This record gives sequence, structure tokens and C-alpha cells, in this order.
Amino acid sequence: MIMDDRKKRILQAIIDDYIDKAEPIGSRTIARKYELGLSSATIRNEMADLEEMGYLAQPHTSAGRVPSDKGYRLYVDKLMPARDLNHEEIRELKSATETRVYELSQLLKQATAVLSGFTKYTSMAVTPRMRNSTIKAIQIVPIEPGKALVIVVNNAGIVKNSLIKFAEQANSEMLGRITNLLNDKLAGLTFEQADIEQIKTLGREIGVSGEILAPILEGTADCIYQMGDHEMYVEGSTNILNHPEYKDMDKARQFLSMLDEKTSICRALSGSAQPFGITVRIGSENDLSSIRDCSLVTVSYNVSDTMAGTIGIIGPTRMEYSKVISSIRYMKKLVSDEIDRLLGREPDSV
Amino acid sequence: MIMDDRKKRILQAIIDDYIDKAEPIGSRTIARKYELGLSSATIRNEMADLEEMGYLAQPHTSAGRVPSDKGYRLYVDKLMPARDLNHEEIRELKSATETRVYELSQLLKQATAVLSGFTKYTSMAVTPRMRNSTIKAIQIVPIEPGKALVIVVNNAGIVKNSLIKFAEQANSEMLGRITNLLNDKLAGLTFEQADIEQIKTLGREIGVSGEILAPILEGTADCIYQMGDHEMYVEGSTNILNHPEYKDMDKARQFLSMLDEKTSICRALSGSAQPFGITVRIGSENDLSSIRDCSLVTVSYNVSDTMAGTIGIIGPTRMEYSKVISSIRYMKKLVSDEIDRLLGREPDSV
DNA sequence: TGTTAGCACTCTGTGTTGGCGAGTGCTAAT
DNA sequence: ATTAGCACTCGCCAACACAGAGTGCTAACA
Repeated sequence: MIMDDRKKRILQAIIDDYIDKAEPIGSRTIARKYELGLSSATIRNEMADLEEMGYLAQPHTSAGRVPSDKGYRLYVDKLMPARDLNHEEIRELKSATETRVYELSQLLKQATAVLSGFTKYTSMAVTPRMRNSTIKAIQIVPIEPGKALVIVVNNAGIVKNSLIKFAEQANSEMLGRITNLLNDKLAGLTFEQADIEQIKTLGREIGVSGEILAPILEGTADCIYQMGDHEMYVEGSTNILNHPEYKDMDKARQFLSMLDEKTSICRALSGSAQPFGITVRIGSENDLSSIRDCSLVTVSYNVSDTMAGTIGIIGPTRMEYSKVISSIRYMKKLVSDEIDRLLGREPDSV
Repeated sequence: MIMDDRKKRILQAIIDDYIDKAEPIGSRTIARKYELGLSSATIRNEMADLEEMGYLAQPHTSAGRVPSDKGYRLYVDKLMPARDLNHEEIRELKSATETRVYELSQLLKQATAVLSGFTKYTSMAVTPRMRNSTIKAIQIVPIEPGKALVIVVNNAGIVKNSLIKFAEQANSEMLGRITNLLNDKLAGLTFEQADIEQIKTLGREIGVSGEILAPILEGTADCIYQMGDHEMYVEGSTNILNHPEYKDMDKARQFLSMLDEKTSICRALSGSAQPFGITVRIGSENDLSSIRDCSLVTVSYNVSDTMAGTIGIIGPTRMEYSKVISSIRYMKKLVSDEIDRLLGREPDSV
């Protein structure tokens, strides 16, 4: 059987309608509502063909048709109407980067909040995994007697800090010596590559007690750990409850507990990462079995040339793909520009 | 009508049973299950009395009885069986403070996660509101050319920092002068009391351009803002879906969207704060109308002598009060000890 | 040969009905 | 004061009928 233009038009009409109404569509409805110049009987025949080809499914005999994952796939790839954001919508999305942020985490929180509010689906984001980032600089700042802040900057310009406590007094001259030692020995390395024993030995040689050095190394490790850890933001998780496919309590609970599990979201988001452009995973295309009846639209953003995080929108497979895709595309641009600003590069210089 | 001992025993039996079963209790059930030495008819009469007195309610004629808010109140105040945590349970709660934390936020995240897992209700926590904390010290640390970290310590020993960017070069000698100026002028004050214009003038006098000073002041303000802001953690929000009173979708949605609103939770938690001990707000005792059919158990923890945050557990009014109360009491102790450790005072010295 | 009108058939959702069971309140006996 | 007995109430559930939407097939038509 061949997929001619008429079939495509009919399929598009069915999916458009289903995305809007969430109810199986009958041939009569299509014939009446969309001006295809065809009778319901003809459409009926075509629908039977489309079902045979796997683009449509029938919940039961004598019900209307519903798009299958394969149908959505064709829709997203070829049939979907282009959707340009109007001024009003652009203004709404832009609000995500209007209040000035100081940190990536804040930026992502606002971006996901705006995206979920705008699309009425659930929005998520993860920070880049910087497992193999290298240490650029370390600073130790005394805060008050017995307390200091260890500050680590990595090669992406990300700054993390950790508050440490000394059991005994450490004067600033000694902290200076330790700072130099650490920068000498750690700069350019990942923390895994660092030889902690060597540093302890060298520390003793320049007269630094283990009591002082240990918490500093621990604080450094904590900073590195913070950098290596995914941070994750989810907004609008309850939006899913507004969609009729989740009126069933058990399905809703399953979805929400999936969102509570940090690891599953990370897997879902990172798994579908693609260097550029937008990825759409429809239903069974998702690796994660618990979201087999959801669609996940993701895009990755760059923090430095080597590290990328991901933003995603998840909703029922019956999703307003065109709206979701255009809004996530625009949000990626907003976030990328803002990151460039945060990290000190001007957007136009990139 | 007088509330004699027998009535109390019956009321307790009804509430115990209802907490367990979530279904209206009939007189026959009580007579059979609890050995009160009374026939169902007698209990029936007593139940009618208890309803008239407002401790019980009847969903409809010929249904069993259900405790009212007033009934729960008496139960919590007088009838509730004491509940001691066993070793296993203590071990589970203790796991909240076993992985070493560096920050209050981490500590609260773990505490709420463990509490919600243990009780199967929703657990929340807010950090203290430090609106009127005063500035103890400010440091400016150059990170790389054009970037620096502003660090502010307040009188409670809480450290916040903010990454800033300079439009022009700032040498470390100049940053030192600014640091001294800021400490001179701001130490001991709240940020509202600070005279920013005066600082700008003084800055110009010692040869610091506005281009340099402005981001520093902005970074300082950001730190103060972070301190003044409530941070809030919610864990186990989907636990509510496991309780039959929330099998109705709309109620569940309402509950979950309440949790999404930061402000409402803050209001709920802070509103019920009481300097010491545990507060139980049952159903209509809550100010917030959206949780009129929930009970909220809160306890506050001290960060310094003047500042306190709150931990809470929220669930249906049909809640295992004794378990919730004993576990939140124990968690308060764990969190308090851990905060003392974090802020450098040893638990035993307090 | 593709399109359409007509028709019998299928299946779900909804409203109705009737019996069952749990529980109550009241009365009279203990 | 307590209890046995009884009539009554009301929600729950299964059975049933039925309307409505939609299908597939056949035959007629352009």
C-alpha cells in the first residue's frame, strides 16, 4: 500500500483533531470538519488503510481511530503544521531570563517554570555532567576563626565552594602556602587524577599539619563532587493531571513517582541527548519503560565547548508537538545566551 | 452530657480503628474487636452521645461513625497511645544525618526525605527567615580576570556567596580597599540599614570607579537576599495518593498544586510555629483553607539563638498521629545536633 | 475505477432497577 | 443501666436495556 498525499492529509486531520480533543475520531467527524472534499465513506476506507499500515489504531471495533506512535512519528517528521510564536508568546518565554540570575541553577529553574507554564506540560532540566572537568584554580578564604571557604573553579568557569571547619588554628600565611601547593599539584587535573597522598606528604614537608590539610582536601573534594553531580529541576509536574489520559489514578501516580526519582529523569534526559537540534521521543521510542506512553522533547544547551546539559518537556503522546517544539527551541536560545552572559562571554562574540 | 471514661475508651477505639481502616466504624465492629465488655447496643447509644457532643460524625444515616476534627483533637491531647520508636525505626531516622552534609539545605533535604519515607506522608521544611540578620563580614575573592566572588557572613554564622563580573580590570589591592570599606560601613547592620549612596561616595573618594563598585554591591545584595529568602523543601508529595481520602482526582490535584506553591507552604509552616515543642493543626484548625482536610504536624529547630526554621509533616486528618509526632520529635533532635555541628558548636557544649 | 449512499452490526457509556448488607434508632425485657 | 430484637435507611453493586457513535460491506453511480 502506498502513502499518498490524500492519506497524509487525512492522517494529519485526525492527529490534529485528536491532539485537541483526546477522543477517538470517526470518519464522519473528519468529513464534516475538514474540507477535504470527500465523503465519510471514502475517509472510512482510507482510515482502514491507515490502520493496516500502522499509523492508526482502534481502541475497539466501532470506536473511532486513534493515532499510533508510528502515526505521531510521521506527523512530527512531515505533517505537523509549522508554528511561529507570536509576540505575546515570545514575551512570556522571555520572562524566564528577565530577572537577573547569578547561577546556572537559578536560570534552569526559571526556564523550566516558564516552559511548563507556557506549554501546560511538565518541564525538566539537568545541569551538565562535569565528571571529567579539570581544576583551574583553588582558593581558601578564612571566614572566621576555625572556619574557611574552599573555592574551586573548573575549566568551564564554573565556581563551587564548600565551607570547612578546622579543629585547630590556621593562620593566613599557612593557608596561602597550602593554596599554592594545591594549585601547583591539582591545576589541569581531574580530581580522580589527583594524588592525595602525595599532597599530604608535601603538606607535612612545608609544615602543615594533617588537622589543617584534611578538611581542606575534603572541601575541595566536595566542590568537585558538586560539579560532577547532576542537578535537576522539574516544574509543572501536576500539569499531567489535567490531561484526560491521566484521569486514571494509578497512571498518574506512576508518572509522578517517576518524576520523584532523580535517576530516571537523568537517564531519560541524558539518554536522548543529541549534540544539536531537538530530539522527540514518542511513546515506545523511549528507553525508559515507565514513560512508554509519554512523549519527551529534549534539547541540549552548551555550557562550555565540551559540556552540555539538557532541557526537556514531557507529556502524553497526544501532545501539541508544534507548540512544544517551537517553544523549547526558543528557550534553548534564551538559556544559551544567558549562560554566555553568566560565564563572561558576550553572546555576539561566540 | 459528661465525657466519662467509658466514652473516652470508645472514642479512642473508634479513632484507632478509623486511622487504620479509613472506613466508617459501626457499633458492632467496636463491640467485637475491642474488649470493652459492652454490647453493640450500648456502644450504639454512646456513639450517638459522642456524635451529639461533636466528637463523631456520620457520613449519612445508617453508615458508621467517623471522627470529627474535635474528636481528633481530644485524641491527640489525651487519648492517643504513647509510641516509642524501636531500634529499627531509630536507625532508619538516623540515616538522615549519616551522610555528612556541608550545608543546611542538604541537611533539610535529607531530613524531609527520610521523614516522608518513614511516615508515608508528605514532609516539608523551611530554612529560617533571616530578614533581620546583620552582616558580620564581607570578603571579595578574585576568581579570574574580570570575575570575583563576594562572600558575606551574617551574625548567625551563615555564609552566602555570589559570583560577580567586572566590566573593567580590578587589581587585588583595590579589592582589598573596597573590602575594608564595606566591612567598616556594613558590619553590624542589616542590609536595609546600609547607606548605599554613602558607600558609593566614599568609594569614589578612595579612587574606586562605579564600574567596579556596582557589581560588588549588587553581589552583596544578592547574598543578603539569599539569606533573607526562605528556602523550602518538600518530599514525598505523591505519598498522599496512596491514601483513600485522595482517590478523588480533584482533591489530589488540589493538594498537589498547594504543594507547588512555595508561598502557601511557607505560610502554613511559619504560621503554626511555636517556640518549643510540637504543634499539631487538625483539619479546620489550619488557617490555610486549602488544607482544611489535612493535619499538619510541625516543629521548629533553632539555627542560632534568634533564628528558627520549621519542619513539618502533612497528611490526611486520619493520620497516625503517634507515629508522626514521635518521629518528628526525634528528627528535630537529629537536625538540631547536626546544625550545631555545622555551625561549629559541639552538641554537648550547648 | 474511484466514490458514495445505505444498511446491518458492534460496542461503549449511561440510566434504571432491585436485592444485599451494614448499620442505626427505638422499644421492651432483663 | 444494659441488652436483645426489630423495623427501617441508605449506599453499593450487578443485571439489564437502550441510545449513540462508528464501522465494514455492498451496491449503485459518475
